[in-house]
Amino acid sequence: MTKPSLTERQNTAYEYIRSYIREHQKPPTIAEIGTALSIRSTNGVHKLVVVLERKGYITRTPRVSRGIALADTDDPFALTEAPPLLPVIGRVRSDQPGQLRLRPAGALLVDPRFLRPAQTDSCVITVAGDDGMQDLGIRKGDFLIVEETDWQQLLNGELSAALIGERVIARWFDFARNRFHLRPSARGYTEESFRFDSPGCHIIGRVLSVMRKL
Amino acid sequence: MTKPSLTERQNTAYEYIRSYIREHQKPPTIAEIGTALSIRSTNGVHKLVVVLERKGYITRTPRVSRGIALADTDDPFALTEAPPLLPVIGRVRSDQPGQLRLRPAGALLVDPRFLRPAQTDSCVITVAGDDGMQDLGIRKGDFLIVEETDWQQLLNGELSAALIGERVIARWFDFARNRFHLRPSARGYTEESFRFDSPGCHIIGRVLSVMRKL
DNA sequence: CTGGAAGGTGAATATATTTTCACCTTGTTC
DNA sequence: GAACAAGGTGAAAATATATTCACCTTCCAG
Repeated sequence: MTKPSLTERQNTAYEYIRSYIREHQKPPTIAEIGTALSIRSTNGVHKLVVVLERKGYITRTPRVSRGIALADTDDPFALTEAPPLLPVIGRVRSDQPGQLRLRPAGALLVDPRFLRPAQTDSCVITVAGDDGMQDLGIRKGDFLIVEETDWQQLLNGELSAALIGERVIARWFDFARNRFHLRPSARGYTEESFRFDSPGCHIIGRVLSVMRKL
Repeated sequence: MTKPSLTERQNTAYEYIRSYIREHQKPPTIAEIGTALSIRSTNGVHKLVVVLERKGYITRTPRVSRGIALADTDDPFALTEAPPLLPVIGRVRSDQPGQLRLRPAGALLVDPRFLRPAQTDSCVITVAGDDGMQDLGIRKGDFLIVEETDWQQLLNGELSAALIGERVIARWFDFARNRFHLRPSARGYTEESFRFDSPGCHIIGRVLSVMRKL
């Protein structure tokens, strides 16, 4: 499964091809690669791409112009689709959950794989409001990628994001006897519970990923 | 702002171009469009695409093969710059730091703000190999966005990513008396130190961000 | 030291691809 | 009916692009 490693030169060519495709929405010609890498003879480039193909980094269609394609099947290379740009939830009160997406504090680009298996449209980003899940590696200020769902669709034991007052917290979710039980993992935090229809608590959804800028 | 409407034939051509790009990751040639629409003369196709360009649905680069691109400016996600796509470092040994970028295990799309203040070109992604920085919220398996730098440019006390053997770890960096001191934050891990030129330890750079798929 | 791999140069050759020219057909408009 | 746009046919011309050949250089392992 692991591909043979590339030489420095081969890697330069490979990265150029990648960036070219991203920028131009189509693969480069042999000559264009040559210009970029200062190779005067198309044959020099030809040899490089032949190796890249043999090593499994690209595929080629014989004799067709711009016949290079990236081999990375699961490359985030969905250039046919716009990359996911998720709204970062701003200040919202738990008794007005409808406001969630209406006043975004911004938006962040996210690799689609951090969303899976959810769909782009159902995801939002929130900011963790406390250290209650510190043991899980989630800290106050972290960005949480959350799949918006009804609380009915959450399974007991899943990691949820909840809006309590004006604060978003990550907690283990448990539902029993008409109440949410939000269980922290860190010492110094205690479990909180709310009636399922309490205006003080709105379950936003399921936490899929965490991102942090240091 | 609204584009002139298309005739039925023009629309067929336009939709074919769109679907071709989606499927092949590159634009079709004139002849390919002709085959798809049962037009025997490339000139017939040529006239269609000229009109599509004049009406603003596509753009073309004269005389270049597959020189058609979709004009889609009304894409709400249109980005002026291609978003950073960073290589994920694969298995590399610390005594061969030159191999770092040569065997990418893949690539991830990252919001440019998670890179700042570094430049895209100087950043790579590594996978944390242990829990030695658990207290900082970094756990084994986390993706670390690392600005590649010489160890000379790291300040004492900065968070660094180091390649020890074949494992990448995050540690507080300290340099004193010709040795790196790599200080963990978690109980159960001990400080390690290496001579600055030890083949057993290569400093990759400065950790800027952390991402985790749960 | 020798042979092979990686990477090149330059030039020739073979296709692929776009562009252009002359002319045709069908429907619409005035 | 004349004038015109949209859409075609076929062939030729002009480029763009990929492939191949002969030969060169550097580096490295046996």
